[in-house]
Amino acid sequence: MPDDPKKPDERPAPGPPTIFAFFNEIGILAQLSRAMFEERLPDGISVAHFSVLNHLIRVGDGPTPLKLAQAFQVPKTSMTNTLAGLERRGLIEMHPNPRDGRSKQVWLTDDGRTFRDQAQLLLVPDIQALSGQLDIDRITEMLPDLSEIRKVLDAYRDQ
Amino acid sequence: MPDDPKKPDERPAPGPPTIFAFFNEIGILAQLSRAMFEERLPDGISVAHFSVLNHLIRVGDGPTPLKLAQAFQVPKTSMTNTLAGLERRGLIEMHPNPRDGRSKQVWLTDDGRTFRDQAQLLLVPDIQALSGQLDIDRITEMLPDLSEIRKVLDAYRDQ
DNA sequence: TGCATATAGTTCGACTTCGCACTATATAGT
DNA sequence: ACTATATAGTGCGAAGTCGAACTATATGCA
Repeated sequence: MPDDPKKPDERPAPGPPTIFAFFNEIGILAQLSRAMFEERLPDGISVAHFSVLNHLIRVGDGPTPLKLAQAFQVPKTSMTNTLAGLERRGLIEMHPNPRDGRSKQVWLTDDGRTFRDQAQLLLVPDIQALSGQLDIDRITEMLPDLSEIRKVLDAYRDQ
Repeated sequence: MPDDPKKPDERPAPGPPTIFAFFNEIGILAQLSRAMFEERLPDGISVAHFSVLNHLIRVGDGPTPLKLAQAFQVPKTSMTNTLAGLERRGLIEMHPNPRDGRSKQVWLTDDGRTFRDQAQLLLVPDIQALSGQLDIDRITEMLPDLSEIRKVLDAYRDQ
């Protein structure tokens, strides 16, 4: 608890209010970015859907639903719902896991691959427009800090 | 919606991917912090509810629902719903705006004030635990940048 | 082996979010 | 004043979120 060597004029209780303010800002940013992306994505495709498709391409096919839930830090029931939507649209397939009768494995379909590629194109204009207005260097700097905070929060919760 | 950002340095990939990664991290953080807070808040009180109570105390009573919706960057129908919940619990009151027959004004009740104070106490242990693990200085540094990004996003959308 | 316990996934239900369409009121242009 | 348009708020409905309880399978331990 080091004293702030700055202006002694006001004592805004450095810690807690800052943390509140921080998470408040985070919440609003998540809100705005989600709305922006979903406005561009095809009807009925949420950021959750799109993110899972991306993850499957980046990280590779075949994870279990639980693995996905952990990767995205959402409850497994939420992931069940997201995957059901993707499967209903034929963008993924789920097969029983040959190594564990309790679990399944998630695979992209060919439709899923092409769908994801096309969806990503729809986001390019927004991303480019934003690139011009945002300080990319600053964002690059913040990224490790943010993921550090994420890890702290993740470790902090019980389940 | 993130992938593990892995090791510190690994071909940072310039503009767009950074922006994607940034919003991914933001999304997860919002997710985790919301879950953490709502676990502690009294039953049936969401972060949205709590935030509105806080806002009314910080900024002062009497804003219109639309002002609140803009302050939190949510659609006005969402704010209608949040306010309805608070009013149902007797934590706020809504009166017609004498200056504009179309709108209303939102006021905290005494119950709302004491409720908010007590709810805040429930969060103190979490906040304190986090204070010990987070780099408050870093967070303080990031805050202005985050709100800058928020403004860019806000200006970017049409409506 | 047999049984207690843990784990993967789903179903169900309560709740939230938010776009669309609607009503009521205000304001601007003529 | 009159009409067109803009604005504040709400009702409704589709979709998403997620905790609790459930089923099916796996694993640890005696």
